[in-house]
Amino acid sequence: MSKPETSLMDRLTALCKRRGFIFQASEIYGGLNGFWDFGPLGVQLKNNLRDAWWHDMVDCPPLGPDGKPLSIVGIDTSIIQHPKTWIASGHVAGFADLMVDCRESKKRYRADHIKVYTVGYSTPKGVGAWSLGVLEGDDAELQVLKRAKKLVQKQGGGDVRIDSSKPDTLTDIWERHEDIYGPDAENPGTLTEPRAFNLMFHSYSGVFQNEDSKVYLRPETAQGIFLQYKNVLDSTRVKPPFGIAQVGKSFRNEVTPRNFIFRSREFEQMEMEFFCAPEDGMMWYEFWVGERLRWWEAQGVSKDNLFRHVIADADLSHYSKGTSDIEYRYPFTAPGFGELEGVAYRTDYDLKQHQEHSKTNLEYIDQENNRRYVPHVVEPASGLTRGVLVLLCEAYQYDESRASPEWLKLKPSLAPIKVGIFPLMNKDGMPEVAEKLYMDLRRTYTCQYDAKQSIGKRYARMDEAGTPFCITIDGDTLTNQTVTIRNRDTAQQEKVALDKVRAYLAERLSA
RNA sequence: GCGGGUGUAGCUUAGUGGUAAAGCUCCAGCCUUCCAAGCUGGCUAUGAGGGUUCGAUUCCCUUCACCCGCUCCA
Repeated sequence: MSKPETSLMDRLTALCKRRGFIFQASEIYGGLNGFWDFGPLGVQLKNNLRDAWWHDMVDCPPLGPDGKPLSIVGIDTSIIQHPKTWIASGHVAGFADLMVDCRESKKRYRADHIKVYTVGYSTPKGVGAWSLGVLEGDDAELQVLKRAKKLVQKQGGGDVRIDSSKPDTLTDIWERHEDIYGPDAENPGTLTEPRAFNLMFHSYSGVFQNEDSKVYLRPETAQGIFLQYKNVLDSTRVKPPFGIAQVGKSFRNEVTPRNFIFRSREFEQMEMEFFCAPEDGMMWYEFWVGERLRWWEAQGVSKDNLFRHVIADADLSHYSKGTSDIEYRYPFTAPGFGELEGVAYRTDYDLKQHQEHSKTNLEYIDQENNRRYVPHVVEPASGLTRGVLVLLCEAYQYDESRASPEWLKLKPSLAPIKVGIFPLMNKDGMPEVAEKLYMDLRRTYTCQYDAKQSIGKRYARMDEAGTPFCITIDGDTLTNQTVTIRNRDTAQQEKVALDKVRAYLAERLSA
């Protein structure tokens, strides 16, 4: 396997465009940062991955530790929910803060965390005052003096003293920004204007656009599940432990969309919230981490490229008692890993927040044990968009010895096209037989009929699409009723009787 | 958001202050008995906007997108 000059991601991106997996959104207008469209093959692949997840999560969930199937139901909630949802979840408050960037140190600060001290100095060259910005903290004054002394040294020595009895907050005295030193800057005036960095998209519901009608596009699908948890409980006869699963679009105003579809501003999530008794939280957390790792392997992702990243206690969100990221070795993170799915033990934080903000009791009444509690939640939240990227990265093969050096080794059940059907030649009755076979197989499998150009080109096209099997109707079909089935992975061909084709495919294409 | 880089056809590349070139892909037809074969023909490009100029793909400015590093990733 020789390696071409261009990077793997560049080649994969080019293949995705060439074959219709993924296009840049609004390409004819120059593109739009952070948005991508799925083409005909891409949407098939994405739907196949989504359906596999739904099947293994909702229709046929894994067995629990007791050997009995888990109880998980589906839901599909609105992208736009009551604005209070995001106040309760913490998404509004956490991102309302104004931020400033420092052009010199390249650091970003919360504007209200920068305290500005006025420091008078007297040196042989003269007297004056500096406005020194420093991050608020116990030793802020100490830091200010230290930096002032440094500045004085540069001017040949002298005295400094803090003039301000109380420091100003940067946001209050922003008009003086040209004189202000950033916390890590050696020159004044390097801070950018304070800006809000809310990661949520917003819009207005109704014709009047004002603060009262402001709504948000969900930054995660999870909250919709929490909001309907009680309705599901009351209408479905489920009881803890049970799960609610959802697949859908989410939106985040990412600061830096990057790496193809890895970090985009509109993306799709597959999330499941698993509700359980408080004392069982950690057990289910471990259960789901193992289960989800196993699942990704079952989709054809090699074990070596998957990694469980246990979030250190110090880095955990305030509401989480344990979080593990399931990471994948993407070409752009290699030899390191990047997130694919997060499994978080969120405790009862979300339900309690919504209980408080909505003033609705969200307790579960456990009549068997005569107690009531707000369930704890374990959340396996995975990126469907990222999943597609992982499948593509994992499937991409480069082999100079093949007629089509680039090909996709997708798991057959996930491949966008399952079977290519070709008449070897466009005459002698072959197209008629091929079309008949196509009309039969397409009822069961996603098939593509192709009679154009040489047989080699047709195989090559199917290789790039990741189609696992190609069936060719040849001269023998007309005399012996056999077809040639060509295997994508081995490029080997075998003769199969026409009436055995369905059985052949069924055996190899079942999940 | 900061810094650096890159933008010519679907892809890979050429070229020029004066009609934008080629190979592969793709499409049509012919041919063709299994891996991008051959023949003929065809479609398609200077990211966008502005400026300088008689004339800009080329020079200048702005903007957009993509790539790399930083930052961010609740």
